[in-house]
Amino acid sequence: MTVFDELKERGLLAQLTDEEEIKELINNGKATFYIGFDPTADSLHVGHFMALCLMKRMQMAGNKPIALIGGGTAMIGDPSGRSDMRSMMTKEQIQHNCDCFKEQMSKFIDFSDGKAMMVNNADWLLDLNYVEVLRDIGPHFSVNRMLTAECYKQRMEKGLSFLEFNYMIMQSYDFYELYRKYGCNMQFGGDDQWSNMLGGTELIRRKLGKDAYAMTITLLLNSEGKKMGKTQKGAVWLDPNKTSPFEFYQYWRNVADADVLKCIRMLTFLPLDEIKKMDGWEGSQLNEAKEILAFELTKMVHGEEEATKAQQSARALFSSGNAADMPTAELADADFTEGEIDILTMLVKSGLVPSKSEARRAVEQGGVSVDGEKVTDIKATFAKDALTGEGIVLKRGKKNFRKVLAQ
RNA sequence: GGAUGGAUUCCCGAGUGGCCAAAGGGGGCAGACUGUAAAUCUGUUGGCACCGCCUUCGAAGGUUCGAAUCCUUCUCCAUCCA
Repeated sequence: MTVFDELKERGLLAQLTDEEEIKELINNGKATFYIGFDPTADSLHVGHFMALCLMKRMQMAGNKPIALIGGGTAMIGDPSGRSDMRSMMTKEQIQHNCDCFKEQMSKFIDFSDGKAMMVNNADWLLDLNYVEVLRDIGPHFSVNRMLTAECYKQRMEKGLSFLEFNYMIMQSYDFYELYRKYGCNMQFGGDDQWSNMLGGTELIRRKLGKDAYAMTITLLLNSEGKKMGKTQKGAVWLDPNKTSPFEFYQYWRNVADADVLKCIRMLTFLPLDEIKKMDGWEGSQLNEAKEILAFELTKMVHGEEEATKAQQSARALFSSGNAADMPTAELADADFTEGEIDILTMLVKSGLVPSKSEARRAVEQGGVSVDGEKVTDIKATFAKDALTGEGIVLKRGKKNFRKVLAQ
C-alpha cells in the first residue's frame, strides 16, 4: 500500500491543493515538506503528535521532512480558531520553548545524515526590513481576499488586531523562503491552517512562477466536536513531567466509545487490516479497543516499559484497587499532629483535592475511600504508624488514586 | 481625538442600598446506573477553626448604620463618528 493510500485510508487527509500531483510526489519520495510548530508552550502536546506521526510516515516513504519551529511567528500569534487575542510571549520564553521542542522532536524523527531538518523561522523573520517586505511581498496579498479567509472570519466579529492579521503573511513567507533555500515543495498542517498555507503556495507561484503544494490533516475532534487532547486541566502533554505516562495512558483509556476507532486509525501505527477487525466491535468489547489504543500511544510516546507499567497499574487499580506503581504522596512529620492525621488534611496534602472544603464535600458525598473502605466521617483520623511501609491507597472518586506514605 | 454602551464567581448571564457567597444555564466534581464509555437521574460547585467567621462582583478612593448596587478618579473592552 502506498503512503498516500494509507494516509487516506486512515482518514488523515483533509484538504489538498492538487491530489494527483501530491500523490505522485509523496509516493515516490520526491517531496520535501515542512510542518510548522508554534512554540507556545514548553512541551509538545497531542495535537503536535499527529503531525509528528505524519512526518514519520512520510519519512519512511523516503520523503524529506523539515520541522519548522515558529520562533519568529510565535512573536505574533496565530489568530486561527481563537476568539481572543493571544497573550504575548517574551523572547526568552519563546527561545526556551523552541529548545524544548527540539529535544522532544528528535525522539520521534530521525535527523541524522540529513534525512530531516529542523529550522527556526526566527532566523529569517526577525531580520526582515519592514519597508522591503512591504514592497516585496505586500503587492501579492489582497486584503479583500485575506478577509474572506475562514481563519479571519470569526475574528471579524470579535476584533482582529493588525498584529495578528500579519500571521498569514509571515507563514506564507516561511514557505516561500523554504522553497528557495531547500526546495521545499509541500506544506502540511492542521486543517485550521488551510488558508495560511494557501497563502504560501500563492506567494511562491506569484514570486517564482513555481508550483508548491499544501495538504492538511484532519483535526482530531471527539464526537462532541471538541479538539481531543485537552482536559479540564489543560493539554495532554508529551513531556512526562507535565503529564505522567500513567495520566497519559488514562486519558486514552477513557475516550468515548464513538472515538476509539477513529483514534486508533489516526494515531497508531497498527496495520490497517488489524484495525478493520476491530470495526465490528461493540459494547464491552470496545473497552478492549480502548486499552489497545492507550497502550499503543503510551508506548510510542514514553516507551514500551512505561506503557506496560501504566497498563499494569491501571488494571490493578481498577480491579483490586491496589497497584505497585501509582502516583505517590509522601507526608512529612509536620503534617501529623500527635502522630495522627485527619482525613481532610490527608486529602489535601496528597494533592487529591485543592482545598479542605472540597475534601469535606468529597467525604460527605461518599466519594472517598481508604484501602477500599469508604470513609464517611469527616473527622476520621489515621495514625502515622498505619502509613509506614506499604502505606495506604487513598481514593477520591472512581479514578483518582494516590498511595500515601509517611516519610 | 469625540459619542455611547459595558466589565459580576471556571464560562455565559441575572442582580440597581440590607432578605447576596450573589438567580438561571453551561462546565467541573461526587453519588446511583454501567464497561474506567455515553445517556439519564441526584447532590454539589469561594475559603476556613463550617449551625459561626473571613475574602469576592474591573482598580483605587468616598457617601452610608449597611454597597455588586450610589458618587469620584483610573484601567481595559465593544460599537459608531473622525
